[in-house]
Amino acid sequence: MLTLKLPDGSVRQVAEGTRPRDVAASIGKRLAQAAVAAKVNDKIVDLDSELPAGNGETSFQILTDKDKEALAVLRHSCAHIMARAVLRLFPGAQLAFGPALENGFYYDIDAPTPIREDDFPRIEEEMRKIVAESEPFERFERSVDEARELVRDLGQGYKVEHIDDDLKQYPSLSFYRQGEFIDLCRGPHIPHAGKVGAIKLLSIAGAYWKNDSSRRQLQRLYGTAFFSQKDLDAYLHQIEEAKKRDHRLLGKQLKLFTISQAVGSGLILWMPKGATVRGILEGFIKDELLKRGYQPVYTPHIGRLELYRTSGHFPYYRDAQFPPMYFRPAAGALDLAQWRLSAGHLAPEKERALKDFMDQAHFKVPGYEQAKNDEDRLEAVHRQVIKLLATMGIDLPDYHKATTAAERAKALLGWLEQQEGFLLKPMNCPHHIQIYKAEPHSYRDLPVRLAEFGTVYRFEQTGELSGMTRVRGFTQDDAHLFITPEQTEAEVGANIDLVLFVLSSLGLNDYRVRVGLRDPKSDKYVGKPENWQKAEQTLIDLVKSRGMNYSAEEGEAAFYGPKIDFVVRDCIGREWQLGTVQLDYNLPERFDLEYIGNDNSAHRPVMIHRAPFGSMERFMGILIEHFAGAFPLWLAPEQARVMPVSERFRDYGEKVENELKANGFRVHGDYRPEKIGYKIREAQLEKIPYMLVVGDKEQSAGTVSVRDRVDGDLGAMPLVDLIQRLNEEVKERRIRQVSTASADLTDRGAQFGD
RNA sequence: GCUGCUGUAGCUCAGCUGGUAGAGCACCUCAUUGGUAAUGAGGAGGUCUCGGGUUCAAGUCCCGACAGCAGCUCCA
Repeated sequence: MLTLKLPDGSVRQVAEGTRPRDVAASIGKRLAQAAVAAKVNDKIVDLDSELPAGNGETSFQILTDKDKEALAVLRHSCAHIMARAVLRLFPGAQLAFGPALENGFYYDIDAPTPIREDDFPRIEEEMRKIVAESEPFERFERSVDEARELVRDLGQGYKVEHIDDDLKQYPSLSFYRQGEFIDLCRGPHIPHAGKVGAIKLLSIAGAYWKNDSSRRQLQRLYGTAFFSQKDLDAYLHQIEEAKKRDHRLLGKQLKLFTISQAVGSGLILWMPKGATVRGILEGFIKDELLKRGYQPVYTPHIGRLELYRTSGHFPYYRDAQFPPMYFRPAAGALDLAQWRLSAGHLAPEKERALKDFMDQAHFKVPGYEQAKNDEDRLEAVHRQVIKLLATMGIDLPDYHKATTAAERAKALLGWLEQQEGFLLKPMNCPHHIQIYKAEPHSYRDLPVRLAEFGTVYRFEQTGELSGMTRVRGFTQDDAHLFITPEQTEAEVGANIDLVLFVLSSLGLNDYRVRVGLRDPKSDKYVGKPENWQKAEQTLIDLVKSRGMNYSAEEGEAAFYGPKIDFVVRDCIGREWQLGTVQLDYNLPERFDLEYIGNDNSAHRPVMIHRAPFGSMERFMGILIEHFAGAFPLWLAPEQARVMPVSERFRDYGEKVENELKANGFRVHGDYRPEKIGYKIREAQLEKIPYMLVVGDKEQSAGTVSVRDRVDGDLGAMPLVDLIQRLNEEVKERRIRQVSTASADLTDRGAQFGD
């Protein structure tokens, strides 16, 4: 016998091997009808699965359409239904993975003729037919060999590959059959297709097989499903509402920022209103930093290449940077050729691009076309560079003395490395490090905390650019801390607290904390494993000791050290890293940083990189969506607008305006010959916190009629009262309105995978 | 970078199966001097993203570039 503990606390005895379906039936007919799946010891299972033998109590719950977990099961089943429909309409389509998402599902499909959005209506129609037939989902199991044979017979090559790659070690694999459709799948599933109330295909996009960009790209069909049409409609409505908060839309409407193609993609132009908000945010954090022992610094936007070779950024992130600036054209050409060709895997189109470039630069390379491989091509380039240098009166004796291709390359690259060249800075740290190095340090000086709003440039891939959240030029509220190893815990802790303070000051409470750890299987990380071990443990201990919810994620560390990231979602559910605190044992090593300890000998400091906002651009983008453009009073670019009911009261209006300005508020007057309703409508749409209506009554009483953006007409009050009210609201940085709903189409938190 | 979709006035969009462009809002002018989300009338504004091609004729069809959007990959 098995003892089941039900959600209401009651206990029930059933025989081993009983199915949840039977338990539901024994509880009540309506429950049995409503049942979608069951949760047994916190594991979600099919209604038809046999309850496991167990000692002690087994927690047991029937899931119905009221439960969120049941919706995930439904959506996973819908992924199957969609695949089945696609197979009917696109015979020969190959299936990859089809999980449920937080708000829907997808299936990765490789169809012989590509699926287009125009096909959605007939796919949906086919899905509705399948739903109407209400066929059951039936589970069965096979050994690995039988399973491989089965998926091969089904013509599903990706599934064969998946079994061979990842599933071989399991004793048996499960399948689900629904009518003619059979799919390798872990489950669980809804009992039959009739449970589906509403489905909708949403979009189609490319996705790589096993998330590997070197592998085949498949088509990912996104959809969503609900138990009822009403829920689907509500969800679609919510998406529409969320999209109205998009910072790209509001940024344009409220004249906060713009992007001009004349300047370039991914380069933000802050318009006066956006710049005002940014300036206030910068002032806010500057004050906070001074309180916390930071020292301001300023550093240039470019630095010598050598600096970034030393830091490792130039070689490591080569293809994500704006091209280096060399004084000698030959150096630029050699550099480009070297980089492209020595990467070793030059795709034909990239090689063509390289050739085009050299052609445009009138950089003809004899022998290049005839060369058989990259080494020969590189050598041909080197020969040409030597000739070019000779014409400029530059001679490289080492090159001519060299007897092998490798020696010649070395001589030339040696020359290249000596060439004066500059890089738009992709990071502020090397500059701050030079400030640290400008004077000797005693352990008594540490921590040294150098802060700068440092603008950096990174050449992000075109497909990544997005409004203010992913850009090619951005300003970090950056600082670098140089500390003794013993200070690590205290300083990282203080920075976590600073980030938390900043986020809470803005009412940004909907974030998650990610502790980025190295991926032990990867070789991209530098530094000693024992340093990593220690650093990772320190970070985890710190977030734990603060009782923060966090997820430790392997492979999310920076190449030089582990980090803590604060991640928020935008209005369509995409995640963005804002604040970050990163530990670094690498750069102090590379730049040979020192401090003198109390033993009078030199020691290596540890560095902390941190940016509570992340970047001003991304933070602003997220903030626009967070407030739906309605900034709280302390941040609002225009805090109040004076509007006389007619031109006759312009003088009094100006008096009010000037009085408020004298008290430090950002105020404008709307003295156009428009009706008051029109002025209010406009100010309301511009999300101005306070509208100050003045007319005859106000003028004679020395008051203003206050209309609040949130609460509407507050009636008349003396000007001094208004000033006091505004002062308080600003001083407390009061937040009265935020928007949190996000329409999430993209969550990666798959709960069930095939 | 990859896959797909999109690109018409400052903004939001219309423009049927090819026959040299249209609306609303915004803007400008004039009248109106008003009481809490749109006063009325008039006017100006476009190399239909750019470059090729097909055609007697291209905003419309084809090819390419660029840019934007969604997703994937990347993200110091």
